[in-house]
Amino acid sequence: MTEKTRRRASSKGKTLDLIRSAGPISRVELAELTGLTQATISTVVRELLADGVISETGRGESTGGKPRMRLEINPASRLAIGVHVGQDYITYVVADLGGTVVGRTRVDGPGDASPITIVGRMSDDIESLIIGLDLDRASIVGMGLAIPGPVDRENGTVRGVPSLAGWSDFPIRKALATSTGLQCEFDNDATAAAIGEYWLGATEGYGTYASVYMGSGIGSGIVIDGTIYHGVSSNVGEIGHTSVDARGLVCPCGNIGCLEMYAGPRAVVEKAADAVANGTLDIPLTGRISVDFAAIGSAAEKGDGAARALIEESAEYLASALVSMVNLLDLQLIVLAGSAFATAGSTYVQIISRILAERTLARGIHGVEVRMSVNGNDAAALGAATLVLQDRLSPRSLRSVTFA
Amino acid sequence: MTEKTRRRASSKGKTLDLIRSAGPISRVELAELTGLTQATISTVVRELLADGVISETGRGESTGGKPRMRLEINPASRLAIGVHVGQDYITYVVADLGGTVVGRTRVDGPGDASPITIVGRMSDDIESLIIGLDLDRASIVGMGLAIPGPVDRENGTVRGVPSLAGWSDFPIRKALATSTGLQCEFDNDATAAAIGEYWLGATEGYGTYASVYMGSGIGSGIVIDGTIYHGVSSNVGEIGHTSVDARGLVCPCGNIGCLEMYAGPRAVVEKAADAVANGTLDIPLTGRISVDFAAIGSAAEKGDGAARALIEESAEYLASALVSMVNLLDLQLIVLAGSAFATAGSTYVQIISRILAERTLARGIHGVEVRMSVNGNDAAALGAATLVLQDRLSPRSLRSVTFA
DNA sequence: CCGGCTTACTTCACTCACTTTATTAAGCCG
DNA sequence: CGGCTTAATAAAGTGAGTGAAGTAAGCCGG
Repeated sequence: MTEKTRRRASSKGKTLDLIRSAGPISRVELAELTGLTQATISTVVRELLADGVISETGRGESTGGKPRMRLEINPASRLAIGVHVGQDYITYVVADLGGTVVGRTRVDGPGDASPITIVGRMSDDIESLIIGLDLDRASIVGMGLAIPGPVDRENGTVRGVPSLAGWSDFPIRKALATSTGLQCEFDNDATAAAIGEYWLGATEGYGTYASVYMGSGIGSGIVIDGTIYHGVSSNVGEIGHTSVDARGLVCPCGNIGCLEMYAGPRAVVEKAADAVANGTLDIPLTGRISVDFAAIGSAAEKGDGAARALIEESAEYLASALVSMVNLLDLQLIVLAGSAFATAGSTYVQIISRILAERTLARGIHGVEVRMSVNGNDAAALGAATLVLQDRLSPRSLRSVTFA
Repeated sequence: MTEKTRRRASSKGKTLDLIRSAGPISRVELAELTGLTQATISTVVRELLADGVISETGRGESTGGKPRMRLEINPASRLAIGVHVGQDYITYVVADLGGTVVGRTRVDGPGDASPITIVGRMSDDIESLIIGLDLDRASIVGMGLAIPGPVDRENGTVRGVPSLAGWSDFPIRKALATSTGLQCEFDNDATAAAIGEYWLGATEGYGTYASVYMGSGIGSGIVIDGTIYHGVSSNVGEIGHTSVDARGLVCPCGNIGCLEMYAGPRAVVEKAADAVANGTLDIPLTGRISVDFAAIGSAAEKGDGAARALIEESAEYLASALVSMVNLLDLQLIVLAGSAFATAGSTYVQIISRILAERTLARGIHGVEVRMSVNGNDAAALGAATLVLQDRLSPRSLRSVTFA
């Protein structure tokens, strides 16, 4: 990425975004969609062609004159590595420009190991991934890191993530960049998932939407007019700590009636444990939240009434919080991502859709679509990878413009 | 407003904003604050001087070299008329560039009159206001209209505001523009109040914040990085219809446990009526919500225990919804506006501040300021006026940039 | 099969909002 | 008063865009 790439960044990124998402497309159409003139598009496209990120792939039908040249993205021309550090696993993916996962691995989570150890392990894992897949190092534009909790993007540190206790204030971003030799972006996993969704075209047509990421906790990422919203301190989208009962349970976070206490995997598993003790539910519980939650989900999908009741309750609480969020932000699309939706996702989609259609204030004006992430279990890791692609190739959409 | 004004609009608006809010300020300081060069500021300032909206008002101290020229806004150079159509009253204000209210009137609310009648009445009222104050028509840049409920800004219509039943789909904006001969902006009252707060410098230093407007209902306006957030259909900020109890009371809006059912003026007055019936509270109730709510508020401020309990309960519920909002949007400032805060505002500020300090997720990183609007009862009308000032003079900050 | 028509794309001169560099203006201080 | 410092303006340059004219490539009708 030379100086040339950074200049004209906004139009170039916007144009590339369109070529990516609107499939094979001609210069004329690009001009119409971007609002730029054909002349400008002509030069922008020339640069993109020179960069090798797009190519001309034949001509279209003639409509009476010279036929349009079809432009398509060159997926393999740029690669990014995405890493999601979950509670139980660390997931690695290699994604190309088209959002295709070129390779992936999953290893055990960080546990109690020191951040220095983990950084070493991670760069080794990345190194073997690159070698194993025989990737062209020149095409790797960087790596992204997604973390389940608040990040300090300015300083490149994690702070106060319960599952990453020893990481507070460790300069993880810089450490990873040094040890891998790659530029390193990082963000909250829900935010990463939201960007990933955008990048993969699943949000096509919607510039404003939210992702809900349920892993061990519940987070969300908010995209406004194509720009990820970071708030004043990147502590954004904590839908898991919105109150669904002002006089309800006290959450360890200090708030009262937090959604996570009712709808989160831990809450569901705890209720399931009670039900098992009562004999109303028959599922072998292991004590590992993610495993047990998946077991409840699959029992529910198979028709176990008690299990289904638990999932439904969780979905209803989540839906309630989402109605509030939609009423506050006037959203039209919500994308569900994260491992917790892996087994019973469709039930969640169904119930949330229904409740939103019944209860949002603007329901007479527009509905709210609820979709499962197209990225499934890898949403956060893939999102992390797209963080880099987005930053390197369409900077305009990633960083919010700060006023004065 | 010739072509000249529209060009360079963004820098010019930004600069004017700074001159307005940062008081007398020199070109050098403007350059530092905007990030533009001194040369650019020089030309922008020249244009603003030519427009007559600012003037040079003496020189500052020398710091070893040529002393800086102090630039100040020329408040009287531009005026805007703001109208708030509340349930009980229609409020008119004339505001100048400095946010000073040059004149105001308040008349009875629209009641059941047809929108055409109201438009006639309103343009008459505006006309007499202009004549009564002997305003220079050339300096009036337009009028703004604030309405308690969702608006369709694209088509300039109101839709589904309970207190304005007959107004749905009536082209109120166009009608007013024609009958008054003024350009007409309009928006939700909470949003207008939020912009008003920004314009008046009360949010100084905070580009991202929310206003809570409590009149008959509870709404809010959200400003992100200096840009008002409108959502996909301007149905934004409906904090009154966020759920504070997922298994609570059914709201007429169709949602369950809406904040308004617990904390809104109507809810408080109804509880007060019960208390009066029980003999635990002794306040004469009139049946008019706004009057009765004010009476409860002033009783509470005077130390009546039962009244205070009612206000505290309302504040606690509102605070609960605000904790959720802060956790979702990572805000640093919340401004309370609207007639309902007129009597017991300080109690609300106190309770909400305390609860936010105890319960928000990011409380270790940054606190949340809670302030009463500096505009008191006129916040929405004044906000409506600033809608116009903002649009004519700092277009960049008002309209959100749409992506693609 | 050739010229005219249509449509796609490129070239080129210009604009506009800015920047960088240099110059002038205006104060202070020894 | 001349040297120093700082403020403001002037002049030339830059980069992303525009608009208008030119070129390329297909179709179509005689």
